[in-house]
Amino acid sequence: MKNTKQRELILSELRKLKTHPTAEEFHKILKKKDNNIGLCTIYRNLESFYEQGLIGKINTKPAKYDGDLSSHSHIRCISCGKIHDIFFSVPINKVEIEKLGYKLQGYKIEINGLCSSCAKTKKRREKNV
Amino acid sequence: MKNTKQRELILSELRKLKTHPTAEEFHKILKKKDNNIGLCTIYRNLESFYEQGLIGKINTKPAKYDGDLSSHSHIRCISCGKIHDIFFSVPINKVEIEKLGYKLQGYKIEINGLCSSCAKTKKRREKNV
DNA sequence: ATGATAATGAAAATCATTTTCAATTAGGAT
DNA sequence: ATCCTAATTGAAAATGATTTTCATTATCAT
Repeated sequence: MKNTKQRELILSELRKLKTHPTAEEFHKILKKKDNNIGLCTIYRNLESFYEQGLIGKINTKPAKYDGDLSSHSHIRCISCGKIHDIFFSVPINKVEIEKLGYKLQGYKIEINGLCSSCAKTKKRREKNV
Repeated sequence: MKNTKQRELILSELRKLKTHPTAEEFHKILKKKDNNIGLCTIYRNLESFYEQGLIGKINTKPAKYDGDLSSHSHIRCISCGKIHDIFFSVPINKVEIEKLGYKLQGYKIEINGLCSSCAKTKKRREKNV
């Protein structure tokens, strides 16, 4: 694997963010630093970083990426799709997993709720929760 | 909402399954009972049942649907994508959620691991974990 | 510096899902 | 039971996100 400036930019800039951008949102952000960077390069590298376990990925549609690997979960507003970090630990029962013959690799908790601003202005529910 | 035979078929047949079919897999199954049923009808109704909270949905790509609403989680093989039910409870900290101003609606735990048969025959990792 | 190899960006392709739309059907009113 | 209306269906086209292809460019070990 080669160390390109795009790859470095993608990883370092994602790590600076406290938000969880989609590939397209992130593309807009990165264009400010490298106006020529392509959206597919971003997709490619985000996926590759995710597969290497260097960043997190949230299963929304479009997917959102997370530069923060510290152990935390996300709560997602079922109305506006906004995502907040939420910190708590969950005891995963390894025994149960091993009984099924699986080797645990990792887990994600996705919590859905209604955020306060959407609770006021009742909007219709977003898709792909 | 009208009670069509397609709608009834979709819900009753999904509830009979112990597996978690994708819309397309489910379409093949249902064609045996109603050869004319369309894939988009299946998509439409599965989504609608899911939004009504009548069935479960697993965030894979393609999505998988689950007729079993009893409280359980899924473990997914990172290599072949197979999904097993896994039963254990997780204490979700409501206080933390309310502190952020959210009203809890539900949560899912997605566990990733390597199943025993893939552990033997090392295959490449599937996407969209 | 050179060459081999991998990564890039643009465009096209793909895949899952959703929308459109004309035809059909369900279910209440008659 | 028949009629009427609105909702649902299936087929096809459209969409949106992501991935692939491919010619060009950049990286890095030598």
